[in-house]
Amino acid sequence: MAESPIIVWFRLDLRLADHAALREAAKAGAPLLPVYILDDETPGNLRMGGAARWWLPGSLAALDRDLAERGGRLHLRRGAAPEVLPALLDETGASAIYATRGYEPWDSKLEETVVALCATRSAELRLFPGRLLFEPEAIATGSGQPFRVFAPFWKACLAAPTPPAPLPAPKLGRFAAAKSESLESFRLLPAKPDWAGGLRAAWQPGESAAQVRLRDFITERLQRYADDRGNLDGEASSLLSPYLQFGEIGPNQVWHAVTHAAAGARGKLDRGAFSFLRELGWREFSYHLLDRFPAMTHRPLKPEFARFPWRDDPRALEAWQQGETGYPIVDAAMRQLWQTGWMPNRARMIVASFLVKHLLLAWQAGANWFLDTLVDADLANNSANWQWVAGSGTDAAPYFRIFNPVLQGQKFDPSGDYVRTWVPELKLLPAPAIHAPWEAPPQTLAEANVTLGLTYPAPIVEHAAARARALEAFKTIRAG
DNA sequence: TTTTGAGTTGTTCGA
DNA sequence: GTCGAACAACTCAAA
Repeated sequence: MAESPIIVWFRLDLRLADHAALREAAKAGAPLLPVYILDDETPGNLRMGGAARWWLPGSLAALDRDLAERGGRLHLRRGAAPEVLPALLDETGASAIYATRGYEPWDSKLEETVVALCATRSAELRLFPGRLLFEPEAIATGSGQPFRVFAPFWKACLAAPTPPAPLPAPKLGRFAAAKSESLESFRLLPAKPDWAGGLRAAWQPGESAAQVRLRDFITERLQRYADDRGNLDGEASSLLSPYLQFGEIGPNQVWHAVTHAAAGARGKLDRGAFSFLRELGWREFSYHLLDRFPAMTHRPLKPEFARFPWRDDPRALEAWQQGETGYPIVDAAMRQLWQTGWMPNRARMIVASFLVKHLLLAWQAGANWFLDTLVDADLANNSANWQWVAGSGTDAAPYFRIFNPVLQGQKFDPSGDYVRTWVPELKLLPAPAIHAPWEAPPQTLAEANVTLGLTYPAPIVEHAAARARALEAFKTIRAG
């Protein structure tokens, strides 16, 4: 009689190293059955966006290869997890499901359902941490409440027990086998039209690629991170966000690699490492908030924002999405997003501020676009950061902080090369003119083959007027 | 309970 | 050209 296998249910943890569920399953000694379920069907479960659906098959293929090297394979199934998992238990006689805990709003109910379904089959679901440095319930204020302000939250994290040292990939001995669907049958990749060329050129999904990125970042850019991270050329970024989102690298691995590399005298971190870990802290904070306030994905955390007079303007939204606003820095960023599925943090702030404050369009519209177009689309980060920009978060940007897209361009893309890369119709414009072509002398425009309104849009809104309009709008929701 | 200090990332205006 | 103040109070977290 065949021995009961253990199902290792891979979710947003597509790696072998530092994977507590996999390690514990391996330790248990039973044959392992690694499974990934493409779940577009569990009610309330947000469907993965387009760019993430491009990333996913590369990641699954990489995991499958890594398992194959150890004699196993990744089994693929499609459907609602609460239906697929019990079917798998019945099919294979598995005694347990081991998985990494999820933190999206639907996960706790999903996990409870699976626990109950397991119980009726004398099996168990065992959940392990792995996606966060600190479990949401481990960090609380003195009175046991969730933090709503980042600084004290992060202070509490740093005072908490250090995240556990990452575990190497476990030795995997025996595997069980079951039917698997093919990756192609998931139909995740765009076919007609194939818009993913830019993504293919920019990214290589998978655990080993994530490790290469991490090493490269630590040796080349970590030290300068505090000073360079605002630069729009992307040269300062770690580029780890999609790998973190899919769990191809775990935050504990990043934390320990960074602290190890950067520990100076008496273990004090240098500025670069400190400021980078703080960014991981923002990711933690977003999950902390989402765990307590699951409605923040669509509803403002500050209730008065429910009556904010957002405009309804589909054409303006489309201009923003397509990178046709007439503000070069905004358009460059939006086109980079469309082509590569990613943009640097500074660019995200600029375009988000523009959508919310210059166009007065609801942050949810921007958040939805980001979820669909970012390869690193992360529900917690996305919701928290859009609310931060809109001013509807608890610890949000003040309403009068309205980015001037021209000044932001001049400050963070002084050479204009970022704009030239992504808005090629402006590439002949010299640096002083490139962030505000409508102010350039006619001769300069003519020499650069730029005709506003023809080869490149005239600004969709005028900055000073838009700014005044935003301040007025924000006034209406203040104090009653 | 009350008080106190502090809070990611900016811009504009006027001296 | 540079620099400080205004923008607007409010809420959070801890003492």
